[in-house]
Amino acid sequence: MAQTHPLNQEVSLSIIKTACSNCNLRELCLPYGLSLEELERLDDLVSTRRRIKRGDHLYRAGEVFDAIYAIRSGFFKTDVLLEDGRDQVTGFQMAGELLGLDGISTEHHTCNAIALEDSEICAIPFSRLEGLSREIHTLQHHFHKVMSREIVRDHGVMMLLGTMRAEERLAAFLLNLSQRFTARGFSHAEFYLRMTREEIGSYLGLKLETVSRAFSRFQEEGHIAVQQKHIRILNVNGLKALMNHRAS
Amino acid sequence: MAQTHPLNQEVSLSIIKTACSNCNLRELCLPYGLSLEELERLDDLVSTRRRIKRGDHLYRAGEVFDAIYAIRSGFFKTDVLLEDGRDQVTGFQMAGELLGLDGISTEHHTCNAIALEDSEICAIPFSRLEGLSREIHTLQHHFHKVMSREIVRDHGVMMLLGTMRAEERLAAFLLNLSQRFTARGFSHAEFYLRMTREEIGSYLGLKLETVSRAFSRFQEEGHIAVQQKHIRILNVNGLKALMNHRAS
DNA sequence: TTTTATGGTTGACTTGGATCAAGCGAACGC
DNA sequence: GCGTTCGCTTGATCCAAGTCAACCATAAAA
Repeated sequence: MAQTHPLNQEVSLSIIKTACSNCNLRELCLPYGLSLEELERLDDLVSTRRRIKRGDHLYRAGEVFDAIYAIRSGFFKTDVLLEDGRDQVTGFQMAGELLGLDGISTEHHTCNAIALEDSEICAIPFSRLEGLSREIHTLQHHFHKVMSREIVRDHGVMMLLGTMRAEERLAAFLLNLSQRFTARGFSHAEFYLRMTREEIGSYLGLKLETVSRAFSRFQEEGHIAVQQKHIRILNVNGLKALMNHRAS
Repeated sequence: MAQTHPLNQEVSLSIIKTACSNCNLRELCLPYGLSLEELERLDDLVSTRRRIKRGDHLYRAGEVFDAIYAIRSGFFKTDVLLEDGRDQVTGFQMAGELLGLDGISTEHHTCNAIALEDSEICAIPFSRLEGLSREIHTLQHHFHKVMSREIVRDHGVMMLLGTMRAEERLAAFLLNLSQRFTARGFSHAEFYLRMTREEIGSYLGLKLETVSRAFSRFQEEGHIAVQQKHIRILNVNGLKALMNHRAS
């Protein structure tokens, strides 16, 4: 839909220029709560739009940080590498979510961000964002909320990794995905996974075989229908029950 | 040293008033990088100092958020509760560190902060902090770095919980404590744990028996000397080696 | 001083998920 | 169209950490 018309540079440019002010993700993304006039000022700042092909890096751990990225379309994973070769997926990000917040701390990115499907991102130069948020209170506050939300999300993952068993983790993961797809206007009950079993396992602190077995078991029990990456949730409450089941 | 002189209200007041400008934690805490004049403006904002007794809550999950807290002295833990009764320690905080950042997101605290020893905190009203950081670029930027650092820290914990075995987790934990004590001018090799084995276990996603066994094993192998909560690190490199050992 | 409570250690046994291994199915390049 | 590759599933076995249980140490209460 945001496709370039090679024969008409005018049209193409006007579409490319399309910034926050008429992005349909503005209620999920940074522009949330801004007035029209404020939105236009944010537009000026979000100059760079970039396409990232499936499998390509948006940034790599160690690179200098100078911008955060809003996902306009597509799907990403972030992962951290340990010196000894072990790595862990720290999150999956979809349209409207921000990438790169971890880089502010040291002015270098601390993880890799990799596109799991062809994606489009908006680069937001960080120092300019700080500048603008010194002038626009709403933007400042919303940005703080987004960072804080990331911290809360991480605590949720810590909870998951620290206290839940394999099937609970996977149930929580599916419900979380479902809820985020819903917020973007997609079906809550049917979606395609963009990541492999191994990536899911890495995120959930499990081996891919365990993830696969859990999927099979959920299917046997009628909670979901799995066909490779295509998931249909048949019984949301069943999954929810799985999660809160085992008191320790 | 920051004790009140009951006979001399003048002195006592002047000591109480002692704010960021001559706090010896200012290089670790929010004031980092501020000029003298800026520091004084921050002082105005950090009006409330509070003592929290060991075992008491600084705040509870669900309470309305309106301030973040800087630890002036003492030691805290934060934990999250699941509906089914399971809980997990999400962090241990010491002098100079900030508490409450998770509350910005929803305007309610999402975890409990509990003092593990008698402590003293500075309350920083959040809306006023936002106001001041709109005026003081350095403060704004430093605050963003602190939030980002928290995100990076959480990724580290996720890594630990997702990919490390029990002994690696405990080694990482001890090294992290040691490093933070060092930054505060304490011995890197000898310290008292403020938390129980159960709390360590909760943080590391292990049972208290496993933590206890790992301590014993570290002692047998000559890496540390343990006597209840008193820890002496005898071989830092031994611990570090334990951490990076097992490539998966 | 003894008593009680709380936290820590250690041992015996169990188990959930890892590991190893084989086989299958869909997608892609040739 | 066919082989190759990659990702997924499933089974058999193993082991790290959990569970259960007994006991010890320290500190506070009586």
